[in-house]
Amino acid sequence: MVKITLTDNSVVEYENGVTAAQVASDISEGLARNVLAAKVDGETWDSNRSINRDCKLQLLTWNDDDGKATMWHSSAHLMAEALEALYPGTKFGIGPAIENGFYYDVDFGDHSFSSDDFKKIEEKMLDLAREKNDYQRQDISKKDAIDYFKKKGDEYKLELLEDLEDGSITFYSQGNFTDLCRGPHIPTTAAIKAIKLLKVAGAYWRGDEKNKQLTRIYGITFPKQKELTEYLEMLELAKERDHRKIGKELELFTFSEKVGMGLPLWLPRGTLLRNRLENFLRKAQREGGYEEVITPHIGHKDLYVTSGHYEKYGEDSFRPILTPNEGEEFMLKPMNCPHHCEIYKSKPRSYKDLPVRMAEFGTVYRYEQSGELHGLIRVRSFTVDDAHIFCRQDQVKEEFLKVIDLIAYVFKALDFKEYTAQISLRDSENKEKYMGDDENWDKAERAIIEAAEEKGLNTVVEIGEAAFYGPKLDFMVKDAIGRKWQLGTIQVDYNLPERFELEYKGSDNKMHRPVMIHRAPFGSMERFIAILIEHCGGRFPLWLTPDQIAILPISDKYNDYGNNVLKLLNNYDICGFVDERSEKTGRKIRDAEQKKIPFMIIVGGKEEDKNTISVRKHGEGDLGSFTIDSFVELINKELNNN
RNA sequence: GCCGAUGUAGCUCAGGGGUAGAGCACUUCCUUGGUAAGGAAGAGGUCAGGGGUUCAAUUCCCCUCAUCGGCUCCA
Repeated sequence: MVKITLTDNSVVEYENGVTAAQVASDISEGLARNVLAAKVDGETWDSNRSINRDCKLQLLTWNDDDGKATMWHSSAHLMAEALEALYPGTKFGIGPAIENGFYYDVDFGDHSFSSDDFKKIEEKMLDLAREKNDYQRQDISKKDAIDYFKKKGDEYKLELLEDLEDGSITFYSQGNFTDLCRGPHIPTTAAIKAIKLLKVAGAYWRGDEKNKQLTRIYGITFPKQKELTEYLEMLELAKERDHRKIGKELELFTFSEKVGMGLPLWLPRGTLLRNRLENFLRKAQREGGYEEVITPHIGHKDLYVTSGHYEKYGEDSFRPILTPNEGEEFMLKPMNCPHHCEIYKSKPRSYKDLPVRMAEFGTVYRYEQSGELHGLIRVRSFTVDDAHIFCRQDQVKEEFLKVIDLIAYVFKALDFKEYTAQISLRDSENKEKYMGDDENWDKAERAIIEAAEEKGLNTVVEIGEAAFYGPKLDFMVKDAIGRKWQLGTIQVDYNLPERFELEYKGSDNKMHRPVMIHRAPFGSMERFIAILIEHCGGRFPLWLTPDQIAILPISDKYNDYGNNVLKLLNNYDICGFVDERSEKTGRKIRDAEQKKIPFMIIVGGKEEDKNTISVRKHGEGDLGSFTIDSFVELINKELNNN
């Protein structure tokens, strides 16, 4: 007999060899139908695998992330079966489940594959799914496994087998397809009811550029057609929010082939938005004791040799610029920190001066390969809301607390409600990989963990994810449609102070090395604004919107009055424009609505006579008549809601 | 950089071996209006660039460039 503890902590007894499926059918028929897999003591299992020990059992359905992952993994196998049927001789790499669906890396040999082939494969997959074939697990010896794939001529699977231990190798089969696979899988292909292949891409075997490039086919499946339709609608929604589309529509930024790819040109409205964001942070930083500095866009190559960036990231920087006469080499700056280190060194520092918090909206240039550029998210020139805090080791925690506060403040102001903090520590097994002495690392890591705890952050700790120069804390935000983005970052650095020989005089009258903390709440202005655009779908918070109001005179006769109103509102820092076109009011309203302008102010004879304005709110409609003062009050109320 | 797709008017897109089309935007004129498109006329293109096949290429082929989706990388 085995004792099985269910998720509600009830314990049920079964014969040895019972399966999760049987347990489910004893609970309810409906549950039994929906079980895709099970978790046995935290490990995902096939629902039809025999249980021979006391354990905790969790039944997984489509409502569980692990249930979805299991189905998608099984879907990858189903796709492989379809591919093998349609393109005999296809060789298979790996085919895992991913966050939204699955992919399979395959080698079609000479066949060149494109998305035109999707339909055929989807249909084949549906046919195969309707066969209701079971996924069957089979233990196999390493030798037999090797023989199988030798016979099949699949060198990728053979390579994977090399790393596996005899005795722990399993095959999974469904229909006519057998694959090397750890599992688990859903019980039968019948659960897969809706199938969509999404994209095709090249992917290097084992992610290594030196290896052969395989064809990666992405897809997603659902137990109901309706869910697929909803998913596709969600993708459309995301497309509507694409910052490149909205950036064009709202005239925020543009790119020009002539200027160069990946080099954004900020249009007046985008510049307004960006300046508002920068000024918002400037103000918060001033209050937080930061001092702003400005450094040049190029720096001597030796600066980056000293910092180590040249050696480590030289390939990812633009080539040095030579001066014609002196033959000096300058680099477009890929980082602000070396410049800031030199500012630190510009005068002797005492322990009483620390921390020194040096901020700069510093534009940097990095050589990103052409294929990686993406709107404002991946560019070759971008501005970091950079700051470097030079402090004593005993101040690290305090500074972390302050930076966490600053970042939380920024996120709140921009309506990013959900975020988590990832703490990246070093791998204590491989200490030689890291710069800085043991004691300081321990202190810094403890300081970060404690700071995050004290601030009640929702944290994940990642061992071995620290940079070689220090531990870090990264903030991941969730946007309005559930996508996750890495934004702010705080990083401790023991490397640069050493390389630049930064010092301060301690209370003991001896020289000491400061600790450096890099931090950027936004990361880069470009990337952040892109994410912000997608987060709010172009409907920015009122305080950020380039045009907060559009003044719409009923006819040309009232343009003057409209302009007077604009001037009055400008006095209250309310910005916008007068739509002086000879268009009807309906038209002007429509255009202003489409530009997502928060408030429309309609002025005509009635308003001019009574010295009032008519206000219409974006997305809501007519708010009625206001005096300038009462409208300013309304705006202020809106602003304070944040 | 690599794999795949795409490139036609300022924008969104249709078309197709016989030198190009729509809607919106733009210009001019008419209209002077009250809460999501007033009307008319006009102007706009070396069909991304270069080469090839052809009597003829924007259309077919090759190369280059850019864009999009991925891979890889991310101080």
